Amino acid sequence: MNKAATRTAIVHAALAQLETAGYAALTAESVADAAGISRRTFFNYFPSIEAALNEPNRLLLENAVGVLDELDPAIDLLSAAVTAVESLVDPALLEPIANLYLHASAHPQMARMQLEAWNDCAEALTEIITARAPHGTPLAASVLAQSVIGAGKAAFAAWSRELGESPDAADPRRTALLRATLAEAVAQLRDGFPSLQRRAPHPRKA
Amino acid sequence: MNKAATRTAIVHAALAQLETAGYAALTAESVADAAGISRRTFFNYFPSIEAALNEPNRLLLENAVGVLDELDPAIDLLSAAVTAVESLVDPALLEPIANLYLHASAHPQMARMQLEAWNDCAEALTEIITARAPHGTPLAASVLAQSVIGAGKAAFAAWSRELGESPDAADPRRTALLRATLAEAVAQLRDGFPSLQRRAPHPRKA
DNA sequence: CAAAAAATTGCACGGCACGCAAGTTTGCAC
DNA sequence: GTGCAAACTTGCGTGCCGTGCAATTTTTTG
Repeated sequence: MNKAATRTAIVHAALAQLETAGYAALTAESVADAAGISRRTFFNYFPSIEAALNEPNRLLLENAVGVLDELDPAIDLLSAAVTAVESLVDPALLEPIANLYLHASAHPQMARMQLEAWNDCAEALTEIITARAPHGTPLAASVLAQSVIGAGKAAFAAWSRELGESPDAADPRRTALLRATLAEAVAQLRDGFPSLQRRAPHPRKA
Repeated sequence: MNKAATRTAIVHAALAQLETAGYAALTAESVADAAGISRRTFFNYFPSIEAALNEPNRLLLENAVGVLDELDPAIDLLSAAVTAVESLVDPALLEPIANLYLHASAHPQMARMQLEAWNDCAEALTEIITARAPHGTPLAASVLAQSVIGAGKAAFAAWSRELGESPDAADPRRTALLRATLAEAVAQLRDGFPSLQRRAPHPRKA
């Protein structure tokens, strides 16, 4: 009911304040004020500022896993993962996440929250894989899940590396590039590492 | 000089207190007292209790990456990774880490610190891979690094799942099993996922 | 409308993390 | 040894965190 609205109000207030006042200015009290609730109530919704900021991240990953879970179990998992990533079409969703990722490098607490989100996602993925392939060992399922999630993380890292010189936050191509990099990373995993150490059955044609 | 000794004294004090008094009893003051320093000095060495507890973890991962970096660049990376994992021979090093991992599930802060350690390790590994294969893209190097690290994480997860019913902390086979699982996970990655979704050379009929 | 259930709020408390400035130790040259 | 500088430690103060608790307000329901 109204709780969802309050929750998003908190998140928006936090993100807005991050843009205007910077990370250092974020306190539970100021965010709560901006969201129109008391400090104490803030802590009823989130255990920390970082958790509130991380909410978009959490939701997107949850959503991606959900999409993947719905796909036909017959297609192989890595192809399904590519599809799931490509379903993240809405730049409006990806944009705050991209932004936050760039902030995180300077703020360990934030970075750790994001790692936790990825990890939760990996656990969910492990369950899905286990359900799809009851013949495999739990270890194998977990390794595969971690690899897929790892590809996602690698994409963020490569993307922010590539951004480097152009910190133009307003450029809409920025999030487009991120989405492309994500898809490329998972595809890379699916196709092996021809340019690196892995033996590839067929080098893919550019 | 003496700083290293103080540092390890803090870590040992923290680990000891965790065993005797439990996680909830850990405060910066009590740990500092046990280590024979002031509370303020504790924070000169570590930014938090969790960081102190995580130190063995951090060191082992750092060490593993170092070992891998020393190996002959000619052998493929995943085989080298197996070797690096197998070099973690000393149960005395692995034991506190195993212990800590089991504690972490109940303590998000601790779990996040461990994730951060894995992540730092992945970044170091990315650099190594990039140095070894200058032909590959940075993205491919990062994906591969994350996969290797992911295998490590998967091993811990599978190990703790398998442990489940036998929480006998005194059993020395516990850490032996962990080491075996780690090696198995990386080997799994090296050899592909025949039992799961990955295409094998001879595809079985669906 | 009244009772019950759920949500919000203020208060208080112990602890965290760190800046700062005053001690204390250590190393080194003479 | 003496003196001195650099490095390390310590106490103090401060603002904020995260949560238990009980009181209050809001919402739901019969």
